[in-house]
Amino acid sequence: MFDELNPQQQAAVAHTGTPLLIVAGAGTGKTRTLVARVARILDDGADPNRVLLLTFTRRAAAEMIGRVAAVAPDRRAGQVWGGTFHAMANRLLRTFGRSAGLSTGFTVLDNSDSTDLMGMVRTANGFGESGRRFPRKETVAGIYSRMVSSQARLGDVLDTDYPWCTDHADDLRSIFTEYTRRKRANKVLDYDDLLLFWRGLTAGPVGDELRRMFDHILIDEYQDTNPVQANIVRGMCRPDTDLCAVGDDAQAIYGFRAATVENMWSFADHFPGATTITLDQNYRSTMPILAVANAVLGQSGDHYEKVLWSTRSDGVKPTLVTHNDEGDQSRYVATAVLDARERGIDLHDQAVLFRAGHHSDGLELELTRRDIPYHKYGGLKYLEAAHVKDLLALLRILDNPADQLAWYRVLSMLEGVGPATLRRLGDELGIDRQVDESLSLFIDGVGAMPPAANRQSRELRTAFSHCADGGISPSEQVDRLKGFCSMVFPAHYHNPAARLADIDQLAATAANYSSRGRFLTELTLDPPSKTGERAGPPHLDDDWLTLSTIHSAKGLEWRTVHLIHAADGNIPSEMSLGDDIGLGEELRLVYVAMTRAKDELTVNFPLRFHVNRRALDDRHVFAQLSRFVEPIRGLFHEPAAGPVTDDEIGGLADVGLADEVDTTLSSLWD
DNA sequence: AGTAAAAGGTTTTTT
DNA sequence: ACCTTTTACT
Repeated sequence: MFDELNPQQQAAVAHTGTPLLIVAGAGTGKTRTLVARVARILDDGADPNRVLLLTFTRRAAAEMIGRVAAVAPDRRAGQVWGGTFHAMANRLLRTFGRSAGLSTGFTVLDNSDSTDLMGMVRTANGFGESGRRFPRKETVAGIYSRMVSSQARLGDVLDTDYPWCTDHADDLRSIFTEYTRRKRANKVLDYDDLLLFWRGLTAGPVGDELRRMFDHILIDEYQDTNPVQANIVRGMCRPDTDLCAVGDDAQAIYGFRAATVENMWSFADHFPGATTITLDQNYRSTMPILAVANAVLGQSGDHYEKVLWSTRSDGVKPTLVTHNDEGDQSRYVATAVLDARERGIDLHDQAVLFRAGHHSDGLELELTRRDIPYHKYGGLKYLEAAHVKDLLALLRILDNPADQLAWYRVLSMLEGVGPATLRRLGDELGIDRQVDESLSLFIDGVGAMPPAANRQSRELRTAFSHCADGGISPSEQVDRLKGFCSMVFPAHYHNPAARLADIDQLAATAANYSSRGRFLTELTLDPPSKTGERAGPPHLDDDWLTLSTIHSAKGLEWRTVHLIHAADGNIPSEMSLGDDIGLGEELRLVYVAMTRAKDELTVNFPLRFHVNRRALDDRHVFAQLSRFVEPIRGLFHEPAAGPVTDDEIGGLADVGLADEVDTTLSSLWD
C-alpha cells in the first residue's frame, strides 16, 4: 500500500506521536493518503470502532471507508465511524442528549424549515407589517446562522455583513429569543443546534465519556470548518488522541457558512507540538491546466505557499470560448460534449461546472433536446419542492406531534383554512402549547373544520390514525398519506399529477428504512443531492454527463471539464463584489473549478445574458469576461469563432443586433 | 371577516 | 417555482 505513495504522502501516513496537519493542494492524492492512513492505523491494531473520520459529505465518508475496507485486512474496517459533523452530532445526541437536557426524540430542521420558523416568529411578532420595511425571513435566518456559527456578536455581524439591517438590532434580538424558545418547545434542532449541542456535550458531564470513545480522529476538508466545529474537535480530543486534519487553504469556499481558514492557520496553536506536512505534487491535471489554475491563485492578495506542479507536462492548453449569448454557449457545450465522447471520453468522464444552480437552465434544455443524459448536482433540491415538504410535514407530525411548524403547514393545506382558522385550531388542538396530545386530539375530531374541508380533514384523520398505529412501514405510511395529498394538491398546484408522482418516488426511498424517525433524519442530514432529470431513453442511462455547481464538485475530478458562465457578475457573483473577503472566495471557486480537470479544460463565456433570471422579458446586459480570467487570457487557446450550425444562422445574429441597439437605447433612461 | 385566486417581484453557494 | 401583495369573492 505504501509503494504507490510519494515520500510526503508516506510521511503523512506513517506519522504518529503528535497532532498532524496535512496541507494538501488540489489533486495531490489527499484522499488516497487519508485512506492509507486509516488502513495503517487499523494495521497497527486499532479497533475500527474507535476511529472517527469526519468528512464534508456522507458520500465522501462512505467512499473512503469502502476503500479502506478494500485494502485493510481487518474485516471490521467498515465499522470505522464516519460522516459529517452534523450526522455525527445527531448520532451522539440521540444517545447522550438527555444529559444536555434534550429530548432524544427531536426532529432536525433543514434550512428552509428554520427559515419558515423564523418567518412565523417574524409575523407573529408583528414585524414587517404596516409598510415598515423589515429584513425578509431569509435574511433574518441568515443573520442568525452567521452569528451562531461564527460565534460573533449580533452587533458585529450586522456591522460587517448586514449593514443595512443595523437599525433592526433590537427587533432581531427579540425574534431570535422567540425563535429559540419555539425550537426548544417544538423539540426541534436546526443545523446550528446540532453542532452547538455536540460542543456542549463535550464540555459537560459526558465529556470524558465522549473523549474516551475515539483514539483516532481524522478530519477532511478542514479549511471549510467553522469555529464551532473547531471547538468540537478540541473538545473531543484527549492529550493523547491521535488527531489528523487535512485541508487546502486555497480551496476554502464555504465562508458564507462561517467556515474559516483560521482553523488551519491556528492548528498548531490549538494543538501544541503539531506537525505539518505539505503535499504539492499534483497527480490529476496536465501542466497547462495547472499553469492556469496557479495563475488564478496568483492574483489573490492572500499568500498561498503551494504552487502545484505535475509530471504531466503533456497536454493541450485550456480553451477559452466567447459566445454571443447563452443559447450559443449551450449549443457549443452540448456539441463539445458529444465531440469528446466521439474521441473516447465517456460522458462519465466529463462535467459541466457553474457558479449557481440556475446557470445550467439553458444547457439542460439543450441537452434534453439532443437526448444527452445528465445528472445535476447542487442547486434546488427535490427535497425542497413544496409538495415534498408537504408530505414530510405529515410524517413529522406523526413522529413528533409537538412540531408546530409541521402542523401549521399541514392544516393550511386544507380548503377553507386560512390564517384565522389556523389560529383557532392552533389553540383548540394545543398546537401552540406544543403538546404531544395534539395528534390524538386531532384524530378524535377536536376542532371544528370549515365545511369545505370536511372531506379532506376526515381523510387526514383516518390516514393519521392508520399511520400512528405502528406496525406500518414508512413506505406504506407515505403511500397511505398520498391519498390525502391527492385530495388537496389540485387546489394548491397547477400540475398535481406530476407532484403525486414525486410522492411515489418518496415512498420508494422510504422503503429503505424501517423507522419513520430515521427516514426523516437521514433525509434532512443527507438529502439526495442529485436532481437527475435524465434525458433520453432509460436504457442509455449507464453513461451520463455530470452538471454541478462548483461547490458540489468539490473533491471530484473528470477528464474533461466545461466551465460555463465565466462572466463577471456570475463568477465572481455580483453578490460578492462588495468586499475583498467575498472576492477572495470567488477566486478560489474558479481555482476549485479548474483543478477538477484532468486532461481538458474549457472556459465558456457568453457575451450577453439576461437581466432577469426567469427570462420573461428579453432584456440583456453585456458582460465582461470574469476578472479572474481576463488577465491570464494568454494561457488559453482561443478559437476564432464558435461553430455555427445552419439553423442558428437564420436570424439569430439579426435579433442579437436589434437587442444590442435596444439595450444601448434603453440604457439611456433606465 | 376571512379565504381564494391572480398578479407581481425575486432567487448564490449548502450541512 | 415560490413568496408577498393585491384584488375579488363568499
